Amino acid sequence: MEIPSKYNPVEVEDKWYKYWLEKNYFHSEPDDRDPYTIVIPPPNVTGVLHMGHMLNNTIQDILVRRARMLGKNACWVPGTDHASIATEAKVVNKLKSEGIDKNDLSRDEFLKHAWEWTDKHGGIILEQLKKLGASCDWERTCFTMDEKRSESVIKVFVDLYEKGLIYRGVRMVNWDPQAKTAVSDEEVIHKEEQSKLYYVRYQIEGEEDYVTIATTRPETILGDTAVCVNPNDERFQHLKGKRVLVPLVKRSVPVIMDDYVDMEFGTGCLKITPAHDINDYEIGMRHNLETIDTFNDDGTLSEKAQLLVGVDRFEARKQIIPMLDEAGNLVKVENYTNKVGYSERTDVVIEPKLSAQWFLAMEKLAKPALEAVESDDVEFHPKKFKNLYRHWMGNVKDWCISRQLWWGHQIPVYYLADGSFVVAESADKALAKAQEKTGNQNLTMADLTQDEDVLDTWASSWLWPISVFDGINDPENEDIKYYYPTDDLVTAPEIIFFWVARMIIAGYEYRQDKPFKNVYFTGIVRDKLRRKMSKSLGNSPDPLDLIKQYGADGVRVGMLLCSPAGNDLLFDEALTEQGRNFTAKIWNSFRLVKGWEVSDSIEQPEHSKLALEWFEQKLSEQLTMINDHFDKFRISDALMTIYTTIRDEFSSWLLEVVKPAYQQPIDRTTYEGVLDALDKVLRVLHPFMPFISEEIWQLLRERKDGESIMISQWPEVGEVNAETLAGFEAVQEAIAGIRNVRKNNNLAMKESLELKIYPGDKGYNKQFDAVIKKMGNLSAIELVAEEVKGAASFRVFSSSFFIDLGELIDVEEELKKLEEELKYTEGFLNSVMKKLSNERFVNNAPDAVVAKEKAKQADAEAKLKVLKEQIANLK
RNA sequence: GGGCGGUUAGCUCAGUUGGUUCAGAGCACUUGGUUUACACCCAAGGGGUCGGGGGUUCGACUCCCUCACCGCCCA
Repeated sequence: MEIPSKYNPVEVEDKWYKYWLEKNYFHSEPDDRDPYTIVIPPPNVTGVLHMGHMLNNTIQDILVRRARMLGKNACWVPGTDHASIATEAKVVNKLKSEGIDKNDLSRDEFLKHAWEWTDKHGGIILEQLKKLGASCDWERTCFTMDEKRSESVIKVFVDLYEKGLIYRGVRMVNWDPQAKTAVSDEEVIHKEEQSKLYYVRYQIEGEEDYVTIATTRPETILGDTAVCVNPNDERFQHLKGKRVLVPLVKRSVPVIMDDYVDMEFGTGCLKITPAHDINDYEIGMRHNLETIDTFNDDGTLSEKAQLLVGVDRFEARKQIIPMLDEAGNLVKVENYTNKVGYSERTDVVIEPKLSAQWFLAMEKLAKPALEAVESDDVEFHPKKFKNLYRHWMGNVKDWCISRQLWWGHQIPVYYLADGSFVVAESADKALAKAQEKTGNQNLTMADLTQDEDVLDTWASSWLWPISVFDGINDPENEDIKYYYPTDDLVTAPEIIFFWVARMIIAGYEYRQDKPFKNVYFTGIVRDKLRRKMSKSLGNSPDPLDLIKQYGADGVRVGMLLCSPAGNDLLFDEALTEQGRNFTAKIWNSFRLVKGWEVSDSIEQPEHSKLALEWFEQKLSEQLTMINDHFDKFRISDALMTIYTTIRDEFSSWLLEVVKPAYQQPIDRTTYEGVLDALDKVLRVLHPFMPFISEEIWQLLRERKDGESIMISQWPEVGEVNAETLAGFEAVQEAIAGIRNVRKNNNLAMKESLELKIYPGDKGYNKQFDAVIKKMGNLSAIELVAEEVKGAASFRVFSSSFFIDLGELIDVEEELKKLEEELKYTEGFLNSVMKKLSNERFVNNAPDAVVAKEKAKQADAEAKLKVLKEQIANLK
């Protein structure tokens, strides 16, 4: 069999992904094994694969692949979400570029375009995930607007309405004047900005006197319906019961008193615009103020403003200043830093606006969801996110679920001519309800008008863990009963409220159970300079290019190497390079093994037998650590452990020990032993690097059609003998010692040496002598009864090792080395003795700790003795 | 303004219930190396008063207080 000297990831990865698909290994059906389920955080249909997806899906794939190898029935459900605002914006823009105005289209016509767009672009990201190696059950792919998911959303709306949890209300909402829709609090991003604070004076009605207010938004003056001061403010007592005139429009409004006003801020006097500021709105409610909505939906000034009608709000701000100045109302302008809310989707400034919207009452629903996380029934990794969650859930506000858009699930509310309405899952049912409600059997569909608005996208994705198994429509079906609750959710902390919290809420409301057992929060992918990766900055590499360049395995490793759990990760292409280098390392180890000629006629050398025995235990020890890392969701630590195991323990130690001499064959027993070891190592590696592990595993031994490492078993932890491991560590130190002696004396590896060992007080274990002999290229190992004079030396524990070099040894140099060791050991012993002579330590510390200190004392004393003898010998 | 998290080697981070001279890993760096798998490599090595101060303790990177700085969330 020809094994290429260079590993070619592109070819190999395509080949095996195709093979896995052909064999249908990703697909899951309920059976009598334990399920292991992950639902993908659905990427939205406007998206293309970015580094965040790479990280997120790499982690999911690792978890799923390992679970599969642990014998679980693993099911990873993929899908996408429809992203109401983002998609609608894209479609509107696309139409615009074709000269079509959305306003000229009917709802149905627009939706046709939107579906076309979705069909064309919606699946791109899932196709890209395949390049990464994602082992999703593609047969189960879902979309938040496909038939079953849509039905679920509508059904839930009706149900929540009937439970009295959904209500319609006129509230202050976050209005996006570009998308012309309300958005939720979570979709508003506050940015600090340099702006101006304008001081404007209002004339007191019937007097020549003025009162001065400060505002950052002078254009809203036109909607003012009061001026407010703090009732405790001495300065303004004379204003009580008076009225002032709003500048320019000369409207007479009352002066009111409210504790809300901060006496220290500005002039201590506040203008009140209930229609355009959330706080003003609340004050307005308390004082029964009139509300004057001076803005149109697109952010221009409305007729009600009287002035500047049709002018955009920012332009209006510019224009109103000279107007105020001219009218003698402008007092001064100061620079001011404040926070301004921007729409997450369109990046325009959010306008607080009164509007009629649908809300979901959250308080009652949130309770079980909060408790679930408090009690770790749903466990967050890392734990610190519990605090954040508690804080949000404890102060949860009602959720504005309506959006003034077309793309999405149209709200199943049907209005009658008199403004009353019915809520039903379909138009037919609505009609029946309406007939019943009105007692008028002659009502027809034409008498009903469905609400124009759609539901917030999160109102469909919060059902995701249930709806992908159709558990809303058909709560007793086999899939939902088998796969729910799912096991792990992997997502970004930025959507902890948008999505995670709401899924937990929906889980308890509709399944009386959590949606998942663990939530693993990944970091945010940033560049080396800690900037968030974004298209506009152009600082994000194209993941598919990276895969082409370094291989999917290399990229997966690169992602993980920089992703400590829960911290942001600073992505650097150099890490991907490290990942690729690692694939080369593994490939070369494999080539070495496969390149050996195997002989049945030679005996297994002692050193090979010992090394294989040691490695088996070493691997078990490492595997225990890896399993533990997995249990704690320390995925990058798990990777680092297998990384060093392969590079150091397997390649640098095991292979170097068993490696036959040049052009010599290897004995059959050792060869098979090495293949077994590599087989195990590959299986542990597989979740991290699925492709190269499969390629090598397939070449390692003859495999039948239908065999694959991805459906093989995760290795069992075998017995570990601490003495063997400690013994081998001593061997490694001894070999390092020999290498040092060679290096310091310019002795080539080819020259074989004689090693003499003086066991010292604690004795010497010769179990691994054969290994030392091979690795050190020694002609003999001899135990001696006393120190060897004039030889190069080093110590491992309390034994001394000597290599006689004739006259070559530099006594001064050797003495210096020994003195240093002596000094260190004395210092060490000192610190131990200090503790042991402290009565309070001996009395208070646990016995085990004291015993340990005593053992340290004995070891140090033995070593000191050896060192002193040796120094005496040299002198 | 309120809350949360962080500060450990040049960089990114571990450090599990206080207990080995315990200060660690990876990368980067330095030195040496054409040993017949691999320079996408091997071997060896340097580097940190664990943010400052105080306290508890026989013993503190670890617990408490305080200050400084950074980040995030909410208002």
